[in-house]
Amino acid sequence: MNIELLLQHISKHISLTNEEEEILKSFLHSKKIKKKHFLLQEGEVNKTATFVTSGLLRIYSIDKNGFEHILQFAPPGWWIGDMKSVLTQQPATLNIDAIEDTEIIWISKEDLEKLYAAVPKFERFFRILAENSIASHQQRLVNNLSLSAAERYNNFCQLYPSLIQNLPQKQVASYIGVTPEFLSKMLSNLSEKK
Amino acid sequence: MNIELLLQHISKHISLTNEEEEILKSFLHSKKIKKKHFLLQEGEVNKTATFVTSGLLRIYSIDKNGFEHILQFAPPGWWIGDMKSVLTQQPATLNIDAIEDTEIIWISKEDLEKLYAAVPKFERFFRILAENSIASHQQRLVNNLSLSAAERYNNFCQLYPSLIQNLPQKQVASYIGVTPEFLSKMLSNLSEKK
DNA sequence: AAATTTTCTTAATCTACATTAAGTTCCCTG
DNA sequence: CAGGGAACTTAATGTAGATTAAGAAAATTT
Repeated sequence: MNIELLLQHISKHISLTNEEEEILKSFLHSKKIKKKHFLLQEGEVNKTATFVTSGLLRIYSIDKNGFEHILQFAPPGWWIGDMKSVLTQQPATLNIDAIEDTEIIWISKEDLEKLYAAVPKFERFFRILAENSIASHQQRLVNNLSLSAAERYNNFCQLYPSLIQNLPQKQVASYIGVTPEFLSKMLSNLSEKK
Repeated sequence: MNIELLLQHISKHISLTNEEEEILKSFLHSKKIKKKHFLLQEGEVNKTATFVTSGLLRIYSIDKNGFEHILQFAPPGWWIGDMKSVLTQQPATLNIDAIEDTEIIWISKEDLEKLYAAVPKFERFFRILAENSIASHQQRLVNNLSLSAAERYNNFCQLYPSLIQNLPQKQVASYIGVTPEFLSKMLSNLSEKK
């Protein structure tokens, strides 16, 4: 289990004693997910908090016509989950799968509550994490409501320069909310204009 | 200051001793915002957490063509803020104003940190609050990416039945992401089909 | 209650993006 | 390294929703 990235990430927001670090570790598990395999499927309950240490996950919904809509990518150092399912422990409406071979660290919902009880600092950590996530969601919403497809694409490239290298174009299309055909046309227009 | 609604809201997630309640109260302020007046304008720093006790606020961005895009309404019992500005203490890109005469309870960012130090339970409270907000944002994103305007409208009506009564149609249009003209047309089509 | 502003409606025209349908290139995997 | 499915491209056609423009209705202000 590559716990270094997680500890580093945590230390940006709270500092842990050795003892607290040990308590944390006692609750953690790791798991590998092969490319194209699922971490969570619509209908299952999302019972864990998930932190990516290597590879790449995506979380997406499938609409009534079978089209996928990607809410978020999770490269190393990111958390991912169907928050409604985690909170209510009802079946998820979102899917999480691996775009590349991926390794995660996870903690069960019950153990997370135990961790909060044992080391209340983690309430703070996850509060800060959640607040940052809200800030991103607000920005994403603004972008989706006010920008054109080309502007959303440029924005994505600026925000995730390293992601854009390795991602299949159709995944980017699904994230910014256009069809792969339209994105393809858009990009060829952009490049010939230069 | 009508603090009852706030205490009631807090007690759904954590329970406070009388002493802790007093500490909380010592940090709180109240304020009235008249209809059409601003609580926060683009360019100002969002320095407080805001809880609505009566009336109705909205938070929105203004795009480069001057069009408004509403991210959220805040009726009594809701929190509202430009989270990026709150976290970074940089100028806000969002605006908050009153759709009706409104009364809020607010706490400054500094005092909130003091509150966390004095009563760590509040870290838990705001963590839970933030996590619920993420769940809503994920759902909103899914809706915006996968539903038609008519479906988003119906969804809004189901989610906020009481809001829809009092809101000007153009505000609803701005929230679901269509022009007022299109919403008007859509509604008259819907009603004549029945 | 007149005046002014804001909201809502209707209708014609326009456009960003979707859909459909090929064909092509790129990969994985055997 | 062959072949079979993904991923990407191109192009024709279709459509949800935008834009523009005007007038009507409703709400606010004086």
